[in-house]
Amino acid sequence: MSSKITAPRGTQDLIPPDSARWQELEARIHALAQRFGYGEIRTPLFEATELFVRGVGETTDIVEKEMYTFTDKGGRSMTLRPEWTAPVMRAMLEHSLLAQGPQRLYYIGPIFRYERPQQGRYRQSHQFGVECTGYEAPEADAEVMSVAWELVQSYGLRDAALKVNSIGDDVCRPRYREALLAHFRPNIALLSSDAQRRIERNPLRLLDSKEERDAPYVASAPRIEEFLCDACREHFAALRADLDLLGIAYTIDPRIVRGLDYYTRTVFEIQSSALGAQNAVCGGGRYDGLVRSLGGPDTPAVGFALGIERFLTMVETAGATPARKRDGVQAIALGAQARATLLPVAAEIRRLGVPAFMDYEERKLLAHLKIADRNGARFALIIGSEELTAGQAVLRDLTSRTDRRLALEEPRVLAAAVVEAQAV
RNA sequence: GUGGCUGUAGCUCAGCUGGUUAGAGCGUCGGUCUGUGGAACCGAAGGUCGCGGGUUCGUAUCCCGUCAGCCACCCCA
Repeated sequence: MSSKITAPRGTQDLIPPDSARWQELEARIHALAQRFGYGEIRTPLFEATELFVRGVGETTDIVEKEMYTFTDKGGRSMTLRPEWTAPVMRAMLEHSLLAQGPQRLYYIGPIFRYERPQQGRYRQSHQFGVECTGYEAPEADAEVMSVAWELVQSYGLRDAALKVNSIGDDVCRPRYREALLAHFRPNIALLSSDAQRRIERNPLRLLDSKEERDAPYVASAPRIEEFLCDACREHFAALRADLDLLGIAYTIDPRIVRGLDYYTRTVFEIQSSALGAQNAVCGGGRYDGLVRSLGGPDTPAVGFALGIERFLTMVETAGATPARKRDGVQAIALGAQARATLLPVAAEIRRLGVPAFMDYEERKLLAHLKIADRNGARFALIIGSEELTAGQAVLRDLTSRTDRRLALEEPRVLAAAVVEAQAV
């Protein structure tokens, strides 16, 4: 056992039937994003480390201790992508997309963070996300939330809740920050050790504290809406109006602050109680300053990232997985001659776009039928010695248990007859 | 990085305070069964009891370490 090589910690293999659930979700995501006019972007799995240091923020946990960083043979520091937004913005700059007006892109793929695994958290996980650039208008914020919300709705996930907040911009956030410091500092000795650490680092995160002893101070803390500048206040009000127009149910939650440095104004999460402590399945917001910090032009942008693993956990908890329906034809040959007859027929059936399965062992009919069940086949095409002498094949509907006979003809003709019969 | 719980067959688990050849269900394979199946019955295969060390006459069982899984903190999707 000790010599057996296993998947690295915090990673997992995806095998049937789970892989089918992923494919189904991915198909929905592609269709959904494209319905909103988003085009897919794929970027390298690794990037220059500097991109994340500048894009995500030097003092974030992601950059400080969670990145898979290595030196390549050319002596360059490279990092496995820990999030998608910075690479997407880098690519947009590199291909001058931002100079061509507003852009809508979506992505789906793995990210890597060196963390201790637990419920809903892995070292390799997968995210679907969108980035909408070039619009300062709050309609863009609402649109992005709408994409995520539509996905949740399409699975009928009643447990999901959309929480939104505004954390201000360069003008008003520093003022709020000062107010928070003034509020917490006098009581610093009474706060939890975590809270004491956060005060200097990111006072906004204090609002998110789960510690019992911090609760009274959090409750009495000044609220961000009293500090928003006029522009931010108007933006937030307009966003709320837009969400109402779109019929999207949301709640305002002042504790949504988000951990990445680049967020401005709008932040939001979609939460679910099905997820344990990691209750956010989707997180996003506006990041008007990011492109500039990467050396690009001032560009407003808004987007989100949604965790595929967490989303699928929600789907599973809600029991929203539709039952697999029977499809395809099990080609059952009894004997070598029958097998030679059926092999090209199965091939032709597949060419006509219908799944065809075949088992190559010498088995009894009943054993073959069991295999057909396991494969989820809807029909069995049976040829044994009787059929060979009679010049017929039996096509059995596995659901209704009825037989019909088809003339044994050229593979192409027989396959066409099978496909026609099963199409009904 | 910190803390708690758990590692026995492909899966889910039993195995009480250490005592002869480690069990069950499901699954797999075969048989009853050359012909309307998903079942039933019978049988078989499948285990260095995560790994390493220690204690002991003797350890799946006790102790230490290590790795992994789960959960929580931190943080985030």
